[in-house]
This record gives sequence, structure tokens and C-alpha cells, in this order.
Amino acid sequence: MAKEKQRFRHPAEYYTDPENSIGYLARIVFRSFSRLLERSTLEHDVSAGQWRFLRQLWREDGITQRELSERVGMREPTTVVALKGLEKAGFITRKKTDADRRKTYIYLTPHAKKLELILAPMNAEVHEVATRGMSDEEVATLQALMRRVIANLADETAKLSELSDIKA
Amino acid sequence: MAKEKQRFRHPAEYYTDPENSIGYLARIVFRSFSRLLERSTLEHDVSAGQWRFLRQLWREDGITQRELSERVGMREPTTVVALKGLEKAGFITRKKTDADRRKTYIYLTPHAKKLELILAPMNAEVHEVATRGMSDEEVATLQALMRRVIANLADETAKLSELSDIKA
DNA sequence: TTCATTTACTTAGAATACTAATTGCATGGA
DNA sequence: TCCATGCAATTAGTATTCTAAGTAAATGAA
Repeated sequence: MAKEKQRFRHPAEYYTDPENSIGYLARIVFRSFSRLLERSTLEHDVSAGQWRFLRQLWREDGITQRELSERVGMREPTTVVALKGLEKAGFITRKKTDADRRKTYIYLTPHAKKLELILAPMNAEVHEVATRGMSDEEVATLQALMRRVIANLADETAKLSELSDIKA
Repeated sequence: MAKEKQRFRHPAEYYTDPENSIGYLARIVFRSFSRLLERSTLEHDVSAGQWRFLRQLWREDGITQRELSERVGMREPTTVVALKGLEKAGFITRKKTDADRRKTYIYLTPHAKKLELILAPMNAEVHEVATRGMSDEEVATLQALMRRVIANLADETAKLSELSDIKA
């Protein structure tokens, strides 16, 4: 049992025991979080997907579609579809200018702006629930470790993309 | 600055700063992880979604569709669609028995069984990349904290479901 | 000036996941 | 025995997300 401390690094564990996989755990965290949040937001006709766009617009109103996509971490076709829904539901309006006629600027309607006071605390509540019984340090540790995982995966993805760019 | 240590528990931070939200971070971890894994598995015509079903079947061959759904954490209609794809691709076969003619048992084909040796280590590799530069202890901490978040959210969801059951 | 390239957005088509409703089968109490 | 109830799988319809390919507008180098 001298190697006991090594057990988390043994590859076999990751596929015989999915419950230990960071990817699997992150999926469950994300989905549980989203579903719980959606229980509240749906009462105001806002889905979890729409919530992510609204959250960004509460911070930065009047940005372009492309900027919004980047901030939210979605591809542009996704944003197109989401904005269609948000526009239809009366949460946003789109505006074009003559300065650059390709760009579309997104603005919140007064209704959507008011919703911030109701919806934004809902996320905070779910966050409180999710971190119940955890100390501030533990929460900070979790955030920091997840960010390191994200950075590691982004580095690797960038490295692999470079390689395939060279091949192409 | 006496309250500096409290900053992670202040609700306002969770919606003015999405980057700190556990839900947001988990989403990025999950998606980065899946995409990186898929880069490798797609070379063997296995998508990230299919991989999750195969992984479970490598552990437990011959279970029912319902059991498979539960283990993988998917709803049954999702499993139906996924299995259709897996069957068409020659990874699984379905069998019915007379004992209970409602049930469908899922079996891996010899081809899919062989793929375990190739595909399973790919997950381990991505896991290695994701946790690069982290000590075994840090990895274990991350896993434990995510599990606590999952347990917290599950508790709350169960509590809310009970409440709505009573109302109904 | 002109046209190749880049940028911003859109469309088309697919994969993955859900809820709600349906079908078919099994089972246990009246 | 029979039927209400419950279980297993499916179908139908929708939402969210993606990639690839397309359109229209702006830009910059020859």
C-alpha cells in the first residue's frame, strides 16, 4: 500500500469509476445548478439559456451581437437563435447604425431592466444553496481549482489547434 | 476592509461577476473537457454523448435501458435516441426476453468491447491534462468539493419537489 | 480604384437533451 | 378473474447548442 497516495492519478480509475472524473462531476454540477435556477426564473418566462444573455446585458447594455457572444461564451448562431427568442418575448431590441451597417447593437427593454432586481438575486440564492455548509475558504478553493482546470484545458486546446493549423 | 474575507458570500458578486459563479465555472469545465475528449474519440466515430453510454456499458454489459439511463444520468427518451445511434453504428445490440417483455437489454458488440482499450485511456489522458500541475491532494479536494455542491443541490431539489408534491 | 480579404451576422442542418403523452406489458387487490 | 395501477420503452414536440456554408458590408493593398 505504499502507492496509496497515487490512487487518484491511476488512469484505470477514470473509466471504471466515472464518479471520480472531473468532467463528469462538472456536468452534474452545471446541470443541477441550471435546473434549480430555472425553477425560479421560469416563473418570469426566462429560461436558463436566456438568463445567461440577460445577465451579461445587465452588466453591459448596447453591445454588439458578436461581443455578446464572446462574453457569454456562445457561438454566434446560438446567439442569433437566443436573441430571436428574447426579442419575441420583449426582453431586447436590436439597433443598427450607419457607422457600420454590419453591426447589430442589443439593448434591454425597460421590462428586462426591471427584471434584474428580481432575477439576479435568484442566482445568488442558488449559489448560496450550492455552497451551503462550506466555508468561504472552501468556496474560494473550489473556484480557484476549477479555474486552473479551465486554464489547463484551454492551453491544451490551443496547443492542439496550432498543430492542426500547421498541418492545414 | 474588515469585511474583506466575506467577499465570496456577497450576493451581488454572483451576478455582476459571472466568472465567480460555480454554475458558470462548472459549465466551462464540462464543455472544455468534453470537447477535448471528443477530438480523440471522433477518430473512432464515437461522439462525447455516445462515449458516456459506452463507458457505462464497459462496466456493466447487459443491463436494461432504464438502468442504463439512470447510471448515465440521462432521461429515457435521450437514451432511446442515443441507443438508436449506437445500434446503427454497430456498437450495441438490443435483446428482449420472455421473462418480462417490456424490458430491453443492451449488449456491446465485440467491436465496441475492443474499443474500450483505445477509448477509455483517452478520458484518462484528458483528465491528466485537466489536472496538470495539481497535486493529488488538490485533485481530491476538487472532487470532494464538487461532490458537496452536487449533494447540496440535490437536497434542495428534493426538498422543493416534496413541497410541490404536497401542493398537487 | 478595385478586388481579395476580413468582419458581422444569418441560414441550414445536425446532435443532444428535455417534458408530456402514448403504447404495451405486468401485477396485485377487490 | 378483472381492472386499476405501475413500469419500460417509445413517440412527438421543443430547446439549446454546435459546425459549415452563405450574404452583405467594410477595409486595405496593389
